[in-house]
Amino acid sequence: MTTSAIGHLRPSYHHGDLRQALIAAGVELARAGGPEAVVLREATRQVGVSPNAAYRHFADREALLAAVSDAALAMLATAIEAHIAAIPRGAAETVARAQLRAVGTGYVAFALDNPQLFRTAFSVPADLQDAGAPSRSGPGGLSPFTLLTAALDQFVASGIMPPERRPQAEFLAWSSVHGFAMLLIDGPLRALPRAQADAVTQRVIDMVEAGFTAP
Amino acid sequence: MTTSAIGHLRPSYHHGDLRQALIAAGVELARAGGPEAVVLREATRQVGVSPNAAYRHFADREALLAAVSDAALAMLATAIEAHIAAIPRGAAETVARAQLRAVGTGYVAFALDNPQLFRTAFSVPADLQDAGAPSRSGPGGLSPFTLLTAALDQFVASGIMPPERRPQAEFLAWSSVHGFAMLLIDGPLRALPRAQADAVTQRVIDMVEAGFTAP
DNA sequence: CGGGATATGTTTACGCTGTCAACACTTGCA
DNA sequence: TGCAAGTGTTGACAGCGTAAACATATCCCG
Repeated sequence: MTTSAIGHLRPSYHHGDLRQALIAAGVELARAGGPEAVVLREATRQVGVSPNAAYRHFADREALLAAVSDAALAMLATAIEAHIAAIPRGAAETVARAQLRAVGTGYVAFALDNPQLFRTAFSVPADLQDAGAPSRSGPGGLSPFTLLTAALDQFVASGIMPPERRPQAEFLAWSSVHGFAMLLIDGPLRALPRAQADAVTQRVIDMVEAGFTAP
Repeated sequence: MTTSAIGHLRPSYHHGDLRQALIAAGVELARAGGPEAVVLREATRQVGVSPNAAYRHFADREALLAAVSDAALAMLATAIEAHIAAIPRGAAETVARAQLRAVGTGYVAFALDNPQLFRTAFSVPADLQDAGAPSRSGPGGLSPFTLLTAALDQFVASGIMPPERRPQAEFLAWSSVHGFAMLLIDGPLRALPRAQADAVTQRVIDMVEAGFTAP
């Protein structure tokens, strides 16, 4: 017999782009339920394929989750890029400050709008060397982390930040904003109204900026 | 027949303090493998009891994990208390600064020394109202969060921090230190040597302190 | 063009997990 | 003394990740 069981589900025996389809399904699962909800069998079910077909494209469940995490990071980068793109032209110094603020604001906004995707994005241990991988980048080709370093480079270039303070500055900034996002979506601040969350976000960024520019 | 299968494993049919025993087993599982490793059947196995005995003390796996998370938070509090206890006597202002620093340093040190326990401690969504619950507290009766608020209160009391800046200050401090700890154990800074990690920790605390005391 | 190598998807099967229902033993209290 | 409540056990089930063997499609080389 020819293509019997799958004939009405799929045009051909082969899927065409199963890898991407599984990632897409995984992203939807993650959006709804976070990293725990990315279950291999459910993803294959939604795509209309047998459970083990996934193993032709991913070593194991962990590998699928990593791909979904990368996709979530790319979405985060896209959200941040949108905030950056909205900055009006102006003096280099003004733009630099606005850019750092856009990174922080966009970061927290994404976390609040997509809490489960955000959790998924950071549910996989990351290495420094591939923190800027294309799979984690937005349309502009930069990952969330790379966008932050770019913003800080502008801080130095425009003279706001003394060069000797630049090394590892991204870690200070990232720590504060990321920690705050975690506090908002999973921690004691879960119930904080959005308006207040946005207000405190600005205070967090103020603190970071002061730490970079202060005497 | 009387106590046949369990006779040689346990003195009596009843365990005595199964709840605490399961939490202790869960803590060891978490220490080795983080929240995912806290598996109900394995905990009961280690305690020498049937899987379903756990359901007399915990509604489900999630409830056991929550109890283990509380225990991990209590250990974190204990570690922080040790750092605070080591502060020499002195002027109120000096002590206040040292106390905030002890909270931050102890927090990060615990995360580096017990990364999986640390992850477990924050793997369960927390509510603000019971952030200071006794089950999450150290010998001194304070939880990590409460220890931080106490340190910040001293900042105001000793006149270092203007009172109008006090509201929600714990969230700024907590964000920075917690985010940095995450970066160190699960993020791009995983490979950073301990000495450098400690150095950057101090910079993080500098930044927070500057944000509180600056003009 | 034809045919074998290779890629991709399926079937079957296994052990492990969380959890439900029904049963058994123990303890404490009326 | 007896019974109700508390605690632990047995047996069962569905769902999960994944390994092994098999089936089909596609690609490339003669």
